Amino acid sequence: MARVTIREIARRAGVSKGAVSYALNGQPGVSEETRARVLRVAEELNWVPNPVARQLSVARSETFGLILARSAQTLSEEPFYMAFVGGLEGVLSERSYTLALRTVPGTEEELAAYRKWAREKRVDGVVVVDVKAADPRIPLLKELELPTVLVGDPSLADGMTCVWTDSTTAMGEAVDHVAALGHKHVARVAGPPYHGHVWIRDQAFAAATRRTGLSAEVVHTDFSGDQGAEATRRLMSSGRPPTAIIYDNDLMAIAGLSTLGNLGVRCPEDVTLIAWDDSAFCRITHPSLTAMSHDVVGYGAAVATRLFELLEGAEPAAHLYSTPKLQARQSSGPPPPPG
Amino acid sequence: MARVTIREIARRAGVSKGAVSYALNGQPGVSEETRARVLRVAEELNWVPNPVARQLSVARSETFGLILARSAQTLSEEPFYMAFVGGLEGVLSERSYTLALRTVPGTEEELAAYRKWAREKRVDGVVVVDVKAADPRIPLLKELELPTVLVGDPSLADGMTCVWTDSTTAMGEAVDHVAALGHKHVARVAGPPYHGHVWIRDQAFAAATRRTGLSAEVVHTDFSGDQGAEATRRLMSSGRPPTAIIYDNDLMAIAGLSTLGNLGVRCPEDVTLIAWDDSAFCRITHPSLTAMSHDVVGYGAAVATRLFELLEGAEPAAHLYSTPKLQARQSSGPPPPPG
DNA sequence: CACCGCAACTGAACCGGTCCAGTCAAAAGC
DNA sequence: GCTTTTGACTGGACCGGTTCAGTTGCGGTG
Repeated sequence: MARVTIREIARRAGVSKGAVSYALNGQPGVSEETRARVLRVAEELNWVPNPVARQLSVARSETFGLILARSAQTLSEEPFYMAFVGGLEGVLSERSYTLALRTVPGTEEELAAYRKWAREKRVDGVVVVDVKAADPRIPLLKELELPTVLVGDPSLADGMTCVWTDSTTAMGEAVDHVAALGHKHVARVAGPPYHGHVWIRDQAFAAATRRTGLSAEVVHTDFSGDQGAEATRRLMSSGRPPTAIIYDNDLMAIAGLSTLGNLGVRCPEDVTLIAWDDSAFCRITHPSLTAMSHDVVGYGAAVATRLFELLEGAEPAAHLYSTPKLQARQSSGPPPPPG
Repeated sequence: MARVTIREIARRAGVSKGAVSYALNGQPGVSEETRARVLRVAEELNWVPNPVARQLSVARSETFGLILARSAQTLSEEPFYMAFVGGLEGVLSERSYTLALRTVPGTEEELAAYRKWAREKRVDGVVVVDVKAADPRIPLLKELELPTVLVGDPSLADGMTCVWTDSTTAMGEAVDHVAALGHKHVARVAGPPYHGHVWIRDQAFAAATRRTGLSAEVVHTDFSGDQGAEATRRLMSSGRPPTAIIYDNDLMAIAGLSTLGNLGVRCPEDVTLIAWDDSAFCRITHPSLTAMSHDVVGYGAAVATRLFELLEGAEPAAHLYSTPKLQARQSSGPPPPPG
């Protein structure tokens, strides 16, 4: 594998390095004839561009960064992330971009990593997930002038480009579903309240239950299966257990479903469960889980596309990706008859 | 954020660019006094190295590559991958290396991606997962002279460096477990037979059941939840259903467990289930799943470490990472009384 | 026929580091 | 006291592209 450079191509095609560069990049400044010749020589020599050399002159890294501030263990349990990453990557690879993936233990490390990336010019832009209220990453990324797409609600984005799913409408649909089935008392097992989208769903849940006249309660967790199970146990063991539970992710719903067995509570006869995200796990449990469904892979792809647009000069904007739709399965049904 | 280069440092410290480079890299050729001065100036100016420029001269990319030849959807369902990636990344980031992650639809694309990476010098080394028998990636990577760590059994590695877990011993332990519980007829729901580690477990399963005198059967699937459920259904509906099933991953075990409910089969009273990998899902199902447990995050970290060693000149070698240990939970128990 | 404009192309600077071949003065050796 | 060695440092080539300021040749114009 001898390395072949544009200098060699220039020599063989009998033109200068500059002309070769123009020819290969489809830029004006060379005749069609010369361009064809250069391309032929490049082809013959089996030339491929050296991205590092290009990066040095154009000051671009052709890399997008994504930092996940959760442990590898947690990430592996949340089907959302891998699907999202896969969606991102699909779009990046079409343009020969690379995804730089980092996992960090906490926010401090995440901020430090952005600083480092910006200073070293290692990434052309970043994708930020799990946006919180008054998120410290937002001012930092503005200061660093790092092109950014936030994955979260416009109300949290402080004017930065964001891509979001309409949790409010979706939560309305979920609550309408249980109300239509005849439930009177519904609980929500939520993630941590400082997560922006959790807070938004809290609001939406409150509004929707008020609107439909349901009595409602909310338990906050850390999104883990363990806490999802624990929350379910507490809810179902209380004096007046809910007849329907809406979870903030799939993992907690699955954990909750499993817990019911231990408590002697049946699903859906005694309690209706609704998951959120609708990964494959919702289909394979028994009973299968009703879920608020959206295309996470597509979500990742949409985010990547917006980041490219941003680099190409698009103005910051909020983009609605989709509204999760109710996917009714076996875990939802009418409430048990009173008494 | 004005860009500060070593030229600027050189100017201010009153030395040449070359001296600055020596000073900053801890190389001989400058006095301690000068080195200290240069470091102070660099500190003051808040200098950070430009990795792209360094890469261009040293012809290193400081990036490792990982290609996953499965759909984003599948990856999101397999907790193994995200945990493994997290483990890899932890070690890489300690050394300021980047992980380039690609997902491709099939082997052809994977081979093409390695070719591209090698030609463009985009990665310093690669990690190869899901090694198959007579894997076409092995000769290619040898030809490309791309430092490689295979995640798989030495018998598949053809002399390349590999890191493996001892499935054979683990399978023996799993079979011993069901034998000790008194089972006579055990089934294995396996992945696709062309996967190297599936084939090895097939062999180990055959040997262990022969040794313990159990009657055995094997069903091959594509590792998906759907096929895991389908296989379970077929097994349990047959004339002589097994009283224990050992699955090749967690996903199929969970799917299998869920299917039992539909069939009116109880776990563990009627059938014992054993999963493989032991992600968090095994703990949250009901009943919780007995599983062959190993530390996937640590596995990823070990692989990354070996790849660094390889770059530093280590000879190719096979490294045993660990042997999955049985983690007994509620899903395993004695077989139902005969009749 | 002198002049202009333009397409086609050249040569060199540049991106920000690394690293090699020298230079030079002080220390060591004879 | 004169040569040799050594340590500290300089200058510049180099990595492989991009890009810009010029140069050249040619057809068109008044």
